[in-house]
Amino acid sequence: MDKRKKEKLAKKSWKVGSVVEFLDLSAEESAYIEMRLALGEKLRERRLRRKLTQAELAKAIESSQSRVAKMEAGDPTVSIDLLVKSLLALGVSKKELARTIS
Amino acid sequence: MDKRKKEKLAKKSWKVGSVVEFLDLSAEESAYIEMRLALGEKLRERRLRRKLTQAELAKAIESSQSRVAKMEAGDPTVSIDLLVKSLLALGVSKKELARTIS
DNA sequence: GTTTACAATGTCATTCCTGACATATAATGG
DNA sequence: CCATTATATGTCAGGAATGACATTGTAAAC
Repeated sequence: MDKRKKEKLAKKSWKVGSVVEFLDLSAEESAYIEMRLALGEKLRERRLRRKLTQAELAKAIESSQSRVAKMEAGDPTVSIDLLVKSLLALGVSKKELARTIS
Repeated sequence: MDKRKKEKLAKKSWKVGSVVEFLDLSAEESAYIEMRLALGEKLRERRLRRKLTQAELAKAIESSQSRVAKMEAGDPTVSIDLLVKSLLALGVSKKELARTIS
């Protein structure tokens, strides 16, 4: 199966039944995906705390509404790089970043 | 000044005098750079602990010797994504990753 | 000095991520 | 109902990161 597709599927089954071993994801792969999801959730949390819309946040970090939505959704096309940069731009400290991913 | 150049310069002055405010790096920018450097150092540490050459490590993570060198050197062309993936491939846990960046 | 092994640095074609845009799908209130 | 506002999802041209390769630097050993 294609790798991107697999990831996307993994994300769905996540919410439903939290099944990861169902698909043959290696330990690294799932750790990586988990990190992206955790960072995405943190981004949403921070955005909502500031009562910003995705479009407003997008403007602040010089991105687009769709990309913010994808970041928060843990979309496979989003890099950890972008998530980290966005969170840092929102004033999140390295320490909190660390707490988020561990 | 060009952003990439600036980063490269920042890296040098790092080793010499640890001056960051000298160049007008924002808090996010320097936090991001610090993270990349920290992850790069951790990669080297892990590699040496296993007594691997850069070339050997490169093969293990399906990359190249030059890219490993750049990762360890904190080169601006290296993404945090690649560093994280490489460390995970080396068996580093999310918890240790977190400890590394904070 | 030269040979050997490893690491650093530069360049480049290919691959992957990005912002932008279009459009769809809620959710809310009139 | 239907606007309006927010979010989700798909697509794509352009730019950034990647592995590969070549070359250079460095240090040890002989």
